[in-house]
Amino acid sequence: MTAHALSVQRLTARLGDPALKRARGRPRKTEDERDDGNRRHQLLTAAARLFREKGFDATSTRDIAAAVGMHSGSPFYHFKSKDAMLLAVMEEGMRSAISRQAQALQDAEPGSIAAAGAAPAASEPVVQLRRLIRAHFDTLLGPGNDFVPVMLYEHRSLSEHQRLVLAKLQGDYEAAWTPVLEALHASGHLQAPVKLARLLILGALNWSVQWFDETKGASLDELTDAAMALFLKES
Amino acid sequence: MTAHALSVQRLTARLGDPALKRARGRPRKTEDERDDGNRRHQLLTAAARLFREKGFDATSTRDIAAAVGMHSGSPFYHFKSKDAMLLAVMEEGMRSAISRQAQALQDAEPGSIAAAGAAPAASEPVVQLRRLIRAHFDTLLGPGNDFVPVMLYEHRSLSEHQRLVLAKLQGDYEAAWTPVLEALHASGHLQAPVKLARLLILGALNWSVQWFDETKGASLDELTDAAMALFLKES
DNA sequence: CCTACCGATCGGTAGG
DNA sequence: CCTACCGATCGGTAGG
Repeated sequence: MTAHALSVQRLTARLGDPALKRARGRPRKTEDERDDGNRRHQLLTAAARLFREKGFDATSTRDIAAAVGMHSGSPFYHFKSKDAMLLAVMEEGMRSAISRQAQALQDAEPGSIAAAGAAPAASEPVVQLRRLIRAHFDTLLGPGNDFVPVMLYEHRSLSEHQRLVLAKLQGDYEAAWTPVLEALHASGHLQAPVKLARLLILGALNWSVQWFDETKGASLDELTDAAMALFLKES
Repeated sequence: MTAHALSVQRLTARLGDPALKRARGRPRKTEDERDDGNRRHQLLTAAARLFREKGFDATSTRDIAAAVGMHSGSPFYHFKSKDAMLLAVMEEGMRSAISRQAQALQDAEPGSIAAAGAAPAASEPVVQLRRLIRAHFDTLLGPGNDFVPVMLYEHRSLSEHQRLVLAKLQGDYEAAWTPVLEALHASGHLQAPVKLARLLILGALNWSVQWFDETKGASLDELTDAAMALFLKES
């Protein structure tokens, strides 16, 4: 079953389905199938999914190659080593996480609600925390978002040097939480020491990767509500 | 360096240090070195440490054998397979976690503090939660407690059948939290829905395995205080 | 619990 | 990006 599916997939990827080709009459190289950067990115996407599902060590480079219709040696045309693929997956994950986070905080900035006079000024950090949490859940649990979970759970497989590369990105990501948590601590919404609170909160969110099932149970909005209710005091 | 250290260790484990033997005049087989159950348990302890440090897939059965001074095939005299070792590590971890948890809750039960009239009756679940959290940190972060962290982070390497075996133990462990959280929810100390609160709280604690460093930073008591302050409302 | 060994798999490479 | 291949390592076993 697997062997047959793979060979069909491989042939399709290499030659294209002849019937479809003739029907559409498209030349072989104009589609993004043959685009170099695109093939590389297909490898990364497949690697992220497999690393997440089976773990880095349990995933062979042959698995990854087969998932995109390549032969066993071909991934090494795009990546120097298996380690380099892992690092690339994690870097892409962190870049998208940071981007999503910045977008979420930017949307929260305009003080239109406060200007309407409905809520106290101190509530703005509350809104910001909600956006941070919601964006984090999106990054971890959103459809096809395998990159950051790989980073969280395959950290051990990195070399010392690779860890340093990622440390800066992780530092940037976590730095965004600190001023929000400090404001909430000052206003009494948050009681625990800010540094430990950040570690515990991120842990609570990160662990959701282990138990969240999109098909049943809570939505990401419900998760966000629960986290806010759990972490924040009322005044 | 490793090769030399290993060969010395192996010889010592197999024959005993001759000088020491003569000095103490003890016969070779009376010490627990030759006890069958003890050798098995030494393997388990070494496996737990290595699985935690390097991961299950990255640890070879040869690594484990060498760590206790055995040769490559010998672990299979004690365990049917590498998988069986992993399951045994996890089962031992869960048994000790459940035992420590029960002890902690038992110590909290006598109502002597409430009987002294100093605190409201509703505070007893607060004490129980503190004991649950503190016991959990002990289980995860206490010296030599590698068994449960392995369970948390190598769950993926288990077969379906092995997961079922562990599911009962995990269920027992988590069940102890529910009545405590329900009482806290009823008294207003906990705002989030109990089921999600339990998942988020356990996640926050479990994640500490990733960042806690016993040599620097907070103590387990400080961690417990921070968690209590983070999760609980004041009334 | 050791000795000696096997089949399978893996990351990676040369050469095209 | 494929073909053909290599050295290394691994889990596990037979036979003592």
